[in-house]
Amino acid sequence: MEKLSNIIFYNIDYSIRLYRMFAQKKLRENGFKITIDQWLVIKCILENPTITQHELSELVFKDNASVTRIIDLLIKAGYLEKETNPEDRRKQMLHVTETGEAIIKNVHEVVLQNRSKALNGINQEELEIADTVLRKIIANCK
Amino acid sequence: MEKLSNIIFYNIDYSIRLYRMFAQKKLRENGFKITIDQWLVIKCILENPTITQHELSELVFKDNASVTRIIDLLIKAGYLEKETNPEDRRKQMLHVTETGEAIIKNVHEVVLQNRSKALNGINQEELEIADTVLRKIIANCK
DNA sequence: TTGTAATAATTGATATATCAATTAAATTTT
DNA sequence: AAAATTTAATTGATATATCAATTATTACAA
Repeated sequence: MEKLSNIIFYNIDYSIRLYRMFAQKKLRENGFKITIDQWLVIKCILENPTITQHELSELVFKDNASVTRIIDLLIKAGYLEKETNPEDRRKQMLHVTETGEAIIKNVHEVVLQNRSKALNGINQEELEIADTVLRKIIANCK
Repeated sequence: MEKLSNIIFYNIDYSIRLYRMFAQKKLRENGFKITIDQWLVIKCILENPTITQHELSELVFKDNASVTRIIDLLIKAGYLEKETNPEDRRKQMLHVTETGEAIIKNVHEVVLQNRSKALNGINQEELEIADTVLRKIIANCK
Protein backbone atom coordinates (compact mmCIF):
# COMPACT_ATOMS: atom_id res chain seq x y z
CA MET A 1 0.00 0.00 0.00
CA GLU A 2 2.72 2.44 0.97
CA LYS A 3 4.40 1.86 -2.36
CA LEU A 4 1.22 2.12 -4.42
CA SER A 5 -0.05 5.19 -2.61
CA ASN A 6 3.20 6.77 -3.70
CA ILE A 7 2.92 5.63 -7.28
CA ILE A 8 -0.76 6.21 -7.90
CA PHE A 9 -0.44 10.00 -8.04
CA TYR A 10 2.58 9.64 -10.25
CA ASN A 11 0.52 7.57 -12.67
CA ILE A 12 -2.51 9.82 -12.54
CA ASP A 13 -0.29 12.74 -13.41
CA TYR A 14 1.61 10.82 -16.07
CA SER A 15 -1.50 9.38 -17.74
CA ILE A 16 -3.34 12.67 -18.10
CA ARG A 17 -0.20 14.40 -19.31
CA LEU A 18 0.43 11.76 -21.95
CA TYR A 19 -3.21 11.76 -22.98
CA ARG A 20 -3.19 15.51 -23.43
CA MET A 21 -0.03 15.39 -25.53
CA PHE A 22 -1.48 12.51 -27.51
CA ALA A 23 -4.77 14.32 -28.11
CA GLN A 24 -3.06 17.60 -28.94
CA LYS A 25 -0.79 15.87 -31.43
CA LYS A 26 -3.77 14.25 -33.16
CA LEU A 27 -5.48 17.63 -33.46
CA ARG A 28 -2.34 19.13 -34.96
CA GLU A 29 -1.96 16.23 -37.35
CA ASN A 30 -5.50 16.77 -38.53
CA GLY A 31 -4.79 20.43 -39.19
CA PHE A 32 -6.78 21.89 -36.30
CA LYS A 33 -5.29 25.05 -34.87
CA ILE A 34 -6.77 24.87 -31.41
CA THR A 35 -5.63 23.63 -28.02
CA ILE A 36 -7.50 21.06 -25.96
CA ASP A 37 -8.32 23.69 -23.38
CA GLN A 38 -9.65 26.12 -25.94
CA TRP A 39 -11.78 23.41 -27.47
CA LEU A 40 -13.22 22.55 -24.06
CA VAL A 41 -14.11 26.17 -23.38
CA ILE A 42 -15.94 26.64 -26.67
CA LYS A 43 -17.76 23.35 -26.16
CA CYS A 44 -18.99 24.45 -22.75
CA ILE A 45 -20.23 27.76 -24.10
CA LEU A 46 -22.11 26.01 -26.90
CA GLU A 47 -23.75 23.70 -24.39
CA ASN A 48 -24.49 26.54 -21.95
CA PRO A 49 -25.10 29.63 -24.06
CA THR A 50 -25.86 31.95 -21.15
CA ILE A 51 -22.94 30.87 -18.99
CA THR A 52 -20.79 33.49 -17.29
CA GLN A 53 -17.01 33.32 -17.23
CA HIS A 54 -17.08 32.54 -13.56
CA GLU A 55 -19.43 29.60 -14.04
CA LEU A 56 -17.33 28.52 -16.97
CA SER A 57 -14.21 28.48 -14.82
CA GLU A 58 -15.90 26.11 -12.38
CA LEU A 59 -17.09 23.86 -15.16
CA VAL A 60 -13.65 23.45 -16.70
CA PHE A 61 -11.74 23.53 -13.38
CA LYS A 62 -9.79 26.60 -14.25
CA ASP A 63 -9.01 29.84 -12.56
CA ASN A 64 -11.01 32.95 -13.54
CA ALA A 65 -7.77 34.45 -14.78
CA SER A 66 -7.04 31.49 -17.03
CA VAL A 67 -10.53 31.63 -18.49
CA THR A 68 -10.23 35.35 -19.23
CA ARG A 69 -7.02 34.71 -21.12
CA ILE A 70 -8.27 31.68 -23.00
CA ILE A 71 -11.30 33.68 -24.07
CA ASP A 72 -9.07 36.53 -25.24
CA LEU A 73 -7.22 34.11 -27.46
CA LEU A 74 -10.42 32.56 -28.77
CA ILE A 75 -11.71 36.00 -29.70
CA LYS A 76 -8.43 36.79 -31.42
CA ALA A 77 -8.73 33.51 -33.32
CA GLY A 78 -12.25 34.43 -34.42
CA TYR A 79 -13.97 31.53 -32.64
CA LEU A 80 -15.74 33.67 -30.07
CA GLU A 81 -17.32 37.08 -29.55
CA LYS A 82 -17.90 38.94 -26.32
CA GLU A 83 -20.40 41.63 -25.35
CA THR A 84 -21.26 43.23 -22.04
CA ASN A 85 -24.53 41.95 -20.64
CA PRO A 86 -26.92 44.92 -20.41
CA GLU A 87 -28.87 43.24 -17.58
CA ASP A 88 -25.74 43.14 -15.43
CA ARG A 89 -22.87 45.13 -16.73
CA ARG A 90 -20.35 43.12 -14.69
CA LYS A 91 -21.05 40.09 -16.84
CA GLN A 92 -20.03 39.28 -20.37
CA MET A 93 -22.18 37.51 -22.93
CA LEU A 94 -20.15 34.96 -24.85
CA HIS A 95 -21.08 34.00 -28.36
CA VAL A 96 -19.53 31.26 -30.44
CA THR A 97 -19.03 32.31 -34.05
CA GLU A 98 -19.78 30.11 -37.05
CA THR A 99 -16.08 29.38 -37.38
CA GLY A 100 -16.09 28.36 -33.74
CA GLU A 101 -19.07 26.07 -34.16
CA ALA A 102 -17.51 24.53 -37.23
CA ILE A 103 -14.24 23.66 -35.55
CA ILE A 104 -15.99 22.03 -32.60
CA LYS A 105 -18.04 19.92 -34.95
CA ASN A 106 -14.98 18.88 -36.95
CA VAL A 107 -12.83 18.17 -33.93
CA HIS A 108 -15.46 15.97 -32.33
CA GLU A 109 -14.68 12.90 -34.42
CA VAL A 110 -10.97 13.14 -33.57
CA VAL A 111 -11.75 13.47 -29.88
CA LEU A 112 -13.86 10.31 -29.96
CA GLN A 113 -11.08 8.43 -31.71
CA ASN A 114 -8.54 9.67 -29.19
CA ARG A 115 -10.58 8.51 -26.23
CA SER A 116 -11.23 5.18 -27.80
CA LYS A 117 -7.54 4.61 -28.56
CA ALA A 118 -6.48 5.72 -25.10
CA LEU A 119 -8.93 3.32 -23.45
CA ASN A 120 -8.08 0.35 -25.65
CA GLY A 121 -7.99 -2.92 -23.71
CA ILE A 122 -9.75 -1.56 -20.64
CA ASN A 123 -13.03 -3.20 -19.75
CA GLN A 124 -16.14 -1.54 -18.42
CA GLU A 125 -15.74 -2.91 -14.91
CA GLU A 126 -12.18 -1.72 -14.38
CA LEU A 127 -13.07 1.62 -15.85
CA GLU A 128 -15.91 2.01 -13.39
CA ILE A 129 -13.69 1.15 -10.44
CA ALA A 130 -11.02 3.55 -11.63
CA ASP A 131 -13.67 6.24 -11.88
CA THR A 132 -14.86 5.49 -8.35
CA VAL A 133 -11.32 5.80 -7.03
CA LEU A 134 -10.84 9.12 -8.79
CA ARG A 135 -14.12 10.42 -7.39
CA LYS A 136 -13.03 9.48 -3.89
CA ILE A 137 -9.74 11.31 -4.34
CA ILE A 138 -11.65 14.34 -5.59
CA ALA A 139 -13.95 14.26 -2.58
CA ASN A 140 -11.02 13.84 -0.19
CA CYS A 141 -9.11 16.79 -1.59
CA LYS A 142 -12.04 19.20 -1.66
CA MET B 1 -19.34 3.26 -21.87
CA GLU B 2 -19.62 6.21 -24.19
CA LYS B 3 -20.53 8.40 -21.26
CA LEU B 4 -17.82 7.09 -18.94
CA SER B 5 -15.12 7.22 -21.57
CA ASN B 6 -16.00 10.88 -21.81
CA ILE B 7 -15.95 11.43 -18.09
CA ILE B 8 -12.93 9.40 -17.10
CA PHE B 9 -10.42 11.86 -18.54
CA TYR B 10 -12.32 14.70 -16.95
CA ASN B 11 -11.96 12.98 -13.59
CA ILE B 12 -8.33 12.07 -14.05
CA ASP B 13 -7.61 15.68 -14.82
CA TYR B 14 -9.76 16.99 -12.01
CA SER B 15 -8.38 14.61 -9.38
CA ILE B 16 -4.73 15.34 -10.05
CA ARG B 17 -5.42 19.05 -10.21
CA LEU B 18 -7.26 19.03 -6.90
CA TYR B 19 -4.59 16.85 -5.31
CA ARG B 20 -1.86 19.22 -6.41
CA MET B 21 -3.72 22.23 -5.04
CA PHE B 22 -4.43 20.33 -1.85
CA ALA B 23 -0.80 19.28 -1.44
CA GLN B 24 0.52 22.71 -2.32
CA LYS B 25 -1.79 24.31 0.22
CA LYS B 26 -0.60 21.95 2.94
CA LEU B 27 3.01 22.80 2.18
CA ARG B 28 2.23 26.50 2.36
CA GLU B 29 0.32 26.05 5.61
CA ASN B 30 3.34 24.32 7.08
CA GLY B 31 5.57 27.20 6.10
CA PHE B 32 7.44 25.46 3.27
CA LYS B 33 8.44 27.78 0.47
CA ILE B 34 8.65 25.25 -2.31
CA THR B 35 6.40 23.99 -5.05
CA ILE B 36 5.46 20.35 -5.56
CA ASP B 37 7.43 20.27 -8.79
CA GLN B 38 10.52 21.76 -7.21
CA TRP B 39 10.30 19.26 -4.37
CA LEU B 40 10.06 16.39 -6.84
CA VAL B 41 13.12 17.59 -8.73
CA ILE B 42 15.29 17.86 -5.62
CA LYS B 43 14.12 14.46 -4.46
CA CYS B 44 15.11 12.86 -7.75
CA ILE B 45 18.55 14.45 -7.63
CA LEU B 46 19.09 13.21 -4.08
CA GLU B 47 18.13 9.70 -5.14
CA ASN B 48 20.22 9.86 -8.31
CA PRO B 49 23.20 12.06 -7.53
CA THR B 50 24.85 11.72 -10.95
CA ILE B 51 21.70 12.31 -12.99
CA THR B 52 21.80 14.66 -15.97
CA GLN B 53 19.09 17.23 -16.61
CA HIS B 54 17.91 15.28 -19.60
CA GLU B 55 17.53 12.07 -17.57
CA LEU B 56 15.85 14.10 -14.89
CA SER B 57 13.31 15.44 -17.36
CA GLU B 58 12.36 11.88 -18.30
CA LEU B 59 12.07 10.86 -14.69
CA VAL B 60 9.69 13.67 -13.76
CA PHE B 61 7.85 13.75 -17.12
CA LYS B 62 8.86 17.27 -17.89
CA ASP B 63 10.34 19.04 -20.84
CA ASN B 64 14.07 19.82 -20.83
CA ALA B 65 13.15 23.49 -20.89
CA SER B 66 10.96 23.19 -17.83
CA VAL B 67 13.70 21.37 -15.96
CA THR B 68 16.26 24.03 -16.81
CA ARG B 69 13.94 26.70 -15.43
CA ILE B 70 12.98 24.80 -12.32
CA ILE B 71 16.67 24.23 -11.61
CA ASP B 72 17.38 27.93 -12.09
CA LEU B 73 14.78 28.72 -9.46
CA LEU B 74 16.11 26.07 -7.09
CA ILE B 75 19.59 27.52 -7.39
CA LYS B 76 18.24 31.00 -6.74
CA ALA B 77 16.46 29.64 -3.68
CA GLY B 78 19.71 28.11 -2.43
CA TYR B 79 18.49 24.49 -2.56
CA LEU B 80 20.77 23.45 -5.40
CA GLU B 81 24.16 24.11 -6.95
CA LYS B 82 25.30 23.49 -10.50
CA GLU B 83 28.72 22.90 -11.98
CA THR B 84 29.85 21.90 -15.45
CA ASN B 85 30.92 18.27 -15.63
CA PRO B 86 34.64 18.26 -16.55
CA GLU B 87 34.27 14.78 -18.10
CA ASP B 88 31.68 16.08 -20.55
CA ARG B 89 31.36 19.80 -20.66
CA ARG B 90 27.85 19.60 -22.17
CA LYS B 91 26.57 18.17 -18.93
CA GLN B 92 25.92 19.82 -15.60
CA MET B 93 26.60 18.28 -12.22
CA LEU B 94 23.75 18.99 -9.84
CA HIS B 95 24.33 19.16 -6.13
CA VAL B 96 21.68 19.50 -3.44
CA THR B 97 22.75 21.91 -0.69
CA GLU B 98 22.24 21.30 3.02
CA THR B 99 19.25 23.64 2.94
CA GLY B 100 17.88 21.59 0.08
CA GLU B 101 18.37 18.31 1.91
CA ALA B 102 16.75 19.75 5.00
CA ILE B 103 13.59 20.89 3.25
CA ILE B 104 13.12 17.53 1.55
CA LYS B 105 13.42 15.79 4.89
CA ASN B 106 10.96 18.14 6.55
CA VAL B 107 8.46 18.07 3.72
CA HIS B 108 8.40 14.29 3.61
CA GLU B 109 6.05 13.91 6.58
CA VAL B 110 3.55 16.35 5.06
CA VAL B 111 3.64 14.50 1.75
CA LEU B 112 2.85 11.21 3.47
CA GLN B 113 -0.07 12.82 5.29
CA ASN B 114 -1.36 14.32 2.05
CA ARG B 115 -1.34 11.02 0.24
CA SER B 116 -2.99 9.26 3.09
CA LYS B 117 -5.76 11.87 3.33
CA ALA B 118 -6.31 11.89 -0.40
CA LEU B 119 -6.67 8.09 -0.49
CA ASN B 120 -8.95 7.86 2.52
CA GLY B 121 -11.70 5.26 2.07
CA ILE B 122 -10.09 3.58 -0.92
CA ASN B 123 -9.20 -0.07 -0.48
CA GLN B 124 -6.15 -1.86 -1.78
CA GLU B 125 -8.02 -3.75 -4.47
CA GLU B 126 -9.70 -0.76 -6.08
CA LEU B 127 -6.45 1.14 -5.92
CA GLU B 128 -4.68 -1.64 -7.77
CA ILE B 129 -7.33 -1.75 -10.46
CA ALA B 130 -7.21 2.01 -10.84
CA ASP B 131 -3.47 1.79 -11.21
CA THR B 132 -3.82 -0.90 -13.86
CA VAL B 133 -6.23 1.27 -15.81
CA LEU B 134 -3.87 4.23 -15.65
CA ARG B 135 -0.98 2.09 -16.83
CA LYS B 136 -3.01 0.92 -19.79
CA ILE B 137 -3.87 4.51 -20.71
CA ILE B 138 -0.19 5.40 -20.47
CA ALA B 139 0.78 2.49 -22.71
CA ASN B 140 -1.93 3.38 -25.23
CA CYS B 141 -0.86 7.01 -25.49
CA LYS B 142 2.84 6.36 -25.83
C1' DT C 1 -29.93 56.33 0.87
C1' DT C 2 -25.55 56.11 1.64
C1' DG C 3 -21.95 53.27 2.91
C1' DT C 4 -20.52 48.44 2.86
C1' DA C 5 -20.21 44.03 1.06
C1' DA C 6 -20.38 40.84 -2.63
C1' DT C 7 -19.75 39.58 -7.39
C1' DA C 8 -17.65 39.49 -12.28
C1' DA C 9 -14.04 40.17 -14.80
C1' DT C 10 -9.46 41.86 -15.62
C1' DT C 11 -4.58 42.57 -14.78
C1' DG C 12 0.04 41.71 -12.76
C1' DA C 13 3.51 38.64 -11.21
C1' DT C 14 5.57 34.36 -11.15
C1' DA C 15 5.81 29.28 -12.25
C1' DT C 16 5.27 25.71 -15.43
C1' DA C 17 4.32 23.43 -20.25
C1' DT C 18 5.40 22.93 -24.94
C1' DC C 19 7.57 23.52 -29.22
C1' DA C 20 11.18 25.43 -31.98
C1' DA C 21 15.59 27.26 -32.51
C1' DT C 22 20.14 27.91 -30.87
C1' DT C 23 24.66 27.11 -28.66
C1' DA C 24 28.30 24.31 -27.17
C1' DA C 25 30.55 20.13 -26.84
C1' DA C 26 31.30 15.39 -27.96
C1' DT C 27 30.96 11.59 -31.24
C1' DT C 28 30.83 9.52 -35.63
C1' DT C 29 31.70 9.37 -40.47
C1' DT C 30 34.22 9.93 -44.50
C1' DA D 1 41.72 15.37 -39.22
C1' DA D 2 37.74 17.91 -41.15
C1' DA D 3 32.94 17.67 -41.79
C1' DA D 4 28.61 16.00 -40.37
C1' DT D 5 25.78 14.23 -36.75
C1' DT D 6 24.27 13.71 -32.18
C1' DT D 7 23.67 15.11 -27.54
C1' DA D 8 22.98 18.41 -23.43
C1' DA D 9 21.46 22.38 -22.07
C1' DT D 10 19.66 26.94 -22.79
C1' DT D 11 16.71 30.50 -24.70
C1' DG D 12 12.60 32.50 -26.99
C1' DA D 13 7.79 32.53 -27.80
C1' DT D 14 3.34 31.45 -26.52
C1' DA D 15 -0.24 29.13 -23.54
C1' DT D 16 -1.81 27.96 -19.17
C1' DA D 17 -1.91 27.91 -13.74
C1' DT D 18 -2.14 30.25 -9.53
C1' DC D 19 -2.46 33.82 -6.28
C1' DA D 20 -3.10 38.61 -5.23
C1' DA D 21 -4.73 42.99 -6.27
C1' DT D 22 -7.70 46.00 -8.82
C1' DT D 23 -11.80 47.85 -11.27
C1' DA D 24 -16.52 48.11 -12.20
C1' DT D 25 -20.94 47.03 -11.03
C1' DT D 26 -24.66 45.35 -8.29
C1' DA D 27 -26.86 43.99 -3.94
C1' DC D 28 -27.50 44.63 0.75
C1' DA D 29 -27.79 46.77 5.29
C1' DA D 30 -27.71 50.30 8.77
